[in-house]
Amino acid sequence: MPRAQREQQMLDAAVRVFSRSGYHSASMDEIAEECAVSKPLLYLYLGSKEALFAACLRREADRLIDALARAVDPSLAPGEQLYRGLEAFFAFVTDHRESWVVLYQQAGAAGGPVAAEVANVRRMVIDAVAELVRQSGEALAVPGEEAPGAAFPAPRREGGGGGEALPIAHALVGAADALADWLLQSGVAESPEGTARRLMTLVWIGMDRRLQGERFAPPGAD
Amino acid sequence: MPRAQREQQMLDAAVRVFSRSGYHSASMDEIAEECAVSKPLLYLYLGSKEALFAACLRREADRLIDALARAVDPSLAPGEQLYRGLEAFFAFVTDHRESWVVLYQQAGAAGGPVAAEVANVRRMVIDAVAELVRQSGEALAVPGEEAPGAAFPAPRREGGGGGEALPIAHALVGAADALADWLLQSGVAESPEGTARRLMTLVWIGMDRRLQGERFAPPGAD
Amino acid sequence: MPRAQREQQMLDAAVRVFSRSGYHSASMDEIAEECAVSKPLLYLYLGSKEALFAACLRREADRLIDALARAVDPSLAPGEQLYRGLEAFFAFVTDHRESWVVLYQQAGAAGGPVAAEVANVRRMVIDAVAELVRQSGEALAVPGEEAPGAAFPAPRREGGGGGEALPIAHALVGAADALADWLLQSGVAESPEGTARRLMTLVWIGMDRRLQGERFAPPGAD
Amino acid sequence: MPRAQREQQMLDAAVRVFSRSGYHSASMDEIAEECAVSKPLLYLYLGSKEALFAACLRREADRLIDALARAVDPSLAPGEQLYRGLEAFFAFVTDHRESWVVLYQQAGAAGGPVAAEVANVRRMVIDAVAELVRQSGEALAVPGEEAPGAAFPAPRREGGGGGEALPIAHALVGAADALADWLLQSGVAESPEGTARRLMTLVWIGMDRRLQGERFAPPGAD
DNA sequence: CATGAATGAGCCTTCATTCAT
DNA sequence: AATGAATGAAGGCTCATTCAT
Repeated sequence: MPRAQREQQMLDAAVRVFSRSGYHSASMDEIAEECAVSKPLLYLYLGSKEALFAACLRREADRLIDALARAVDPSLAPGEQLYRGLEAFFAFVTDHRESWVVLYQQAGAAGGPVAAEVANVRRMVIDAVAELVRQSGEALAVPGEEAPGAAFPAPRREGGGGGEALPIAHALVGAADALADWLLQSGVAESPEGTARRLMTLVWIGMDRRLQGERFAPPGAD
Repeated sequence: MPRAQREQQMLDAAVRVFSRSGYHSASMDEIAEECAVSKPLLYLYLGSKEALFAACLRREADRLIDALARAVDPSLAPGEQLYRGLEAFFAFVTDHRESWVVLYQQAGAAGGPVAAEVANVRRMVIDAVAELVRQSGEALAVPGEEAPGAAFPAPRREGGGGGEALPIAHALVGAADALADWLLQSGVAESPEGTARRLMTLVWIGMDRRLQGERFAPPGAD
Repeated sequence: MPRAQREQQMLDAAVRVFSRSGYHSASMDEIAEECAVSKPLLYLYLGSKEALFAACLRREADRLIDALARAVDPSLAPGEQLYRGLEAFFAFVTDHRESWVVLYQQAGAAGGPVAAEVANVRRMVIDAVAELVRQSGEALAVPGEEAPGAAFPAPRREGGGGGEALPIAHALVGAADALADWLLQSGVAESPEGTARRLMTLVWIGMDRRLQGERFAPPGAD
Repeated sequence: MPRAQREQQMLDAAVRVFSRSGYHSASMDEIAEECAVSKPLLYLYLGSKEALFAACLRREADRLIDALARAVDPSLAPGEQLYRGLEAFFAFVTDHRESWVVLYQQAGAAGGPVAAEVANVRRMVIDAVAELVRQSGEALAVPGEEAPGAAFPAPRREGGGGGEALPIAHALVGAADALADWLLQSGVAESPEGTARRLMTLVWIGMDRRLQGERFAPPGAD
């Protein structure tokens, strides 16, 4: 069997085992047995347990990013891009439960460099979402109420402050993650479109109105 | 030294070590050394590594729940309760980084029963939030537009469906978690009130308008 | 059993096994079994296979150096010091075969730092011998024939050249090593005094005459 | 490429790797890569790691013995034969560092049969030297002082005793080995002739005078 | 002739855990 | 109450070695 194909099988088995047992509890013996291959071959091809895990994460992250990229047409309005992205995300999570478990729950368990790489992927997604949020701000803004450009100013990463789009993106992605968990763990069989629309309804309208100047004011601050 | 006090010291040390090294990488030797106690005593008082970790999680979860309970006055309006709860949550995360890291990032690393317990705590919080969301629905609802009671119907856990309040609660809690991570890891020094207001602005208005019948509609579904 | 005593037992067993099987072929299981102790204790006390081997080498080297130091009275004439040293050396080799095998045959098998340390011990011995050789030169020299001080000039390590005493010391120590091997492997039961006298007869007289100006001249150079 | 040539290339590569990494640390992968050949071919031609090492040792030992044999003219006087042999030896060591390292330093690391073979080669050299020493005894002996034939009686191997020539040969060879190491490791750039003369001066005169009846007598034995 | 693919076996190391005092 | 001493069990990793082509 050619090497490339074997490697894919190994990654398949590893994702399965890692998602089932967790990174630390999974043993290389277990993974080797899962893909019906001897341990030395596993090491020859993938290098080490950490490298194997990293390879899994990279492949699954690429798949997720691919799915998102295929779903999001940059020529669409920002709001629709967000919606399509969420839809693709919930579909991915539903169709690749194991990938998602590995990416989301086990990624933090690995040591330094690997965790950093996963964090990096997440940051890229969040930055992309933040950019959409910023553009949405311009699109939604009603001239005269607030200056469009200043609606959700572009994040200024290094400055520490970072505009309003970035925390919104974090919140949006976090909410999506939580809904994904909810979908998977509560056995609710909701369509990806339904969940995406649900989340968009919650935040999109809020963003819209917020641009009109509405704010939540705690009663005490009245 | 009385046993109760010793146990607290052990838990303190364990939380420190678990949050620093992660559940699996932390060794009982490390923890015993951190609290300047011999390993047999650690085992005598806490039973096992898993039990020790469970005890840590329980104590920190109790602290968090306490903080939330103290902040939320049930006699207030649901919206304000949500706001106060978020404020208390962000304050807790800021003031007890280590507790939060253990509760949020390391909890998933532990095996079965412990993870189940953490999931249970999280579900309790989410249920409470869901109840507030449901009450908010009643409060916000404008008679005549939609039947108040049906706005965010109470979750019917066992039934699998669960109403609309539950996913909203999941999203809200997930968003709060993500913002907490953002606060801690990006070094942004935002006040708990600020972050709480930010999040409330995003979802509260959305909830309000949604009750008026507004929905997000993807352009293609026009 | 107190730790110090156990450690000595472990070193005893390790020296036995290392001398029997060689550094690489010896397994930690074998050593643990030899001293009737579990492997974790071996690691707890000695750290690693390499560290264990290093500890063996250090202890045996110290013993050898002690034996030499006890035998050599610095107030004696250089020639007698050499003789006493050789005598003590051959006695040590005969009485501690295993120590000698580990020090002489296996020391080169270990990796970098350990081998360097052994080489260092050997260099110290050789330097001491070289100093005796140099002093012997002064003692043996007959005034008028050659300038005493120049007989075997002190080694000038850094200079690269290094005088004549240093190579003589190397040759002497190498000859002693080879005779030690001969004693041990050929089963000859010669007394340490006999072997020492044998070697002294060979080189001492040669050194003496050489100081008188005699040289070996290859016939062709006539 | 004909098999014989390939085998030589393999041995070249193996000697290089063995001298660089040591017998145990060297891996067959490393050697296969060094001679740009696949591992199965290595095994097909040389059999096993141990056999490969043995083949290396045999070839390098043959080269050394060849060099010695070419240098030593049996028709010369024994003393000159010794001198020429030493000269050839130091030249060989200087010109074939890797061969020497493998023969001298790594040979002891290999297990049973291989080590025995190396010991055998060494014994042959020592026996030849012993024979020269014995003949030298006859040549040097001054009739009337000691019976020539008894000066350094021929070794009687099986008897265990072995005469006086044998230990002298061991000492001489050991001294030569040590000087070789000294040359290689201290970076002294001495000519092979110089080192050979140095060693001959040390022992030849000693042997001469010893035959006259001189002995080293420890002062205490007076 | 030559090799990519594959493995059985074993070693070093560590960790949670427990006696005996 | 508290601990120094000790271990069973298991995991990551590597190596010499061999088919099937």
